Amino acid sequence: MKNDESKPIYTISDLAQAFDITTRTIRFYESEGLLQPQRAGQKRLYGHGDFVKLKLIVRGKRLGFSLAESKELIEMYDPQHNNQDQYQKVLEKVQESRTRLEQQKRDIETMMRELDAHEARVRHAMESLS
Amino acid sequence: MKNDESKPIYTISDLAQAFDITTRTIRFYESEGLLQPQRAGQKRLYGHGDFVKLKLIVRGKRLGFSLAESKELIEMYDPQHNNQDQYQKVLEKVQESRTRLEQQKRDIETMMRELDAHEARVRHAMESLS
DNA sequence: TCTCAAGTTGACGTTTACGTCAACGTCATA
DNA sequence: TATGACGTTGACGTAAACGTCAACTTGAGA
Repeated sequence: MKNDESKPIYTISDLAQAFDITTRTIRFYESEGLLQPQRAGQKRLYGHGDFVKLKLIVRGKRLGFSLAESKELIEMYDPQHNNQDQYQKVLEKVQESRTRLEQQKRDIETMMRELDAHEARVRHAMESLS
Repeated sequence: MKNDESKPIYTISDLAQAFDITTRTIRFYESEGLLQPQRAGQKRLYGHGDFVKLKLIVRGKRLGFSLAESKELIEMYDPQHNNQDQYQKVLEKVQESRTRLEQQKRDIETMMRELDAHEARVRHAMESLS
């Protein structure tokens, strides 16, 4: 019975500053269906839910997710959009995401090891001409 | 004194199959300066070095690296391209890469926790109407 | 010798994720 | 009242990362 989306209100430039993106980008995300802010006249007003969605989007970008993928995640988390007969599909999507993230984790560990090895090589080469 | 780039020879379609990409993509990478295969007449011939570079590129793509970034990594690993007075820069790039990967690792862990939490919510909701 | 699979080089098209610019509305305040 | 600062809606431009297509060559096998 809780009416979320109430308290903290942000302007578009608040969010732009908070996430270090442009207002143009935020409007673009809206046009792509990733955000649906309130309006006060024609001005957009963003609430906590929008803040959370944006956080998910920018984090997704750091991990190479497309906007379409982030949109899917947002919808997956959205309690409106997933009614009873979709629970199973949600669980499958959760599992897909996990699989992908695990692959990325392995990739990161491999790259880290290669970076360590390369740093060692370079340091060794530097020493051998001091 | 070791002459690398000798033994295993691949055709362009060998590599396309091995990495599940198209030959068009491989030629595109070459045109962007990421690969420089040998030629037999006008046919391209790829060696072990090219294989390794491609592996780095596709892994990079899974982590959201641009081709320009993968190219930088390839050049960083290339012993030709980094002579004495560039050692310091190489070490800085290694450190940059590490920083980025560590951020991604944190992002992954956060997302994993959120996925776990969401799965729990969904499962609970499913039970409460069995 | 024919042919067929595999490879090659342009040239052009496409999708994604925004940037840029113009033209306009709307407040708060000097 | 006018002058910014901030916001809005199109319309168009752009860079990256390929895909698609056409027109051609080349080598191995029937």
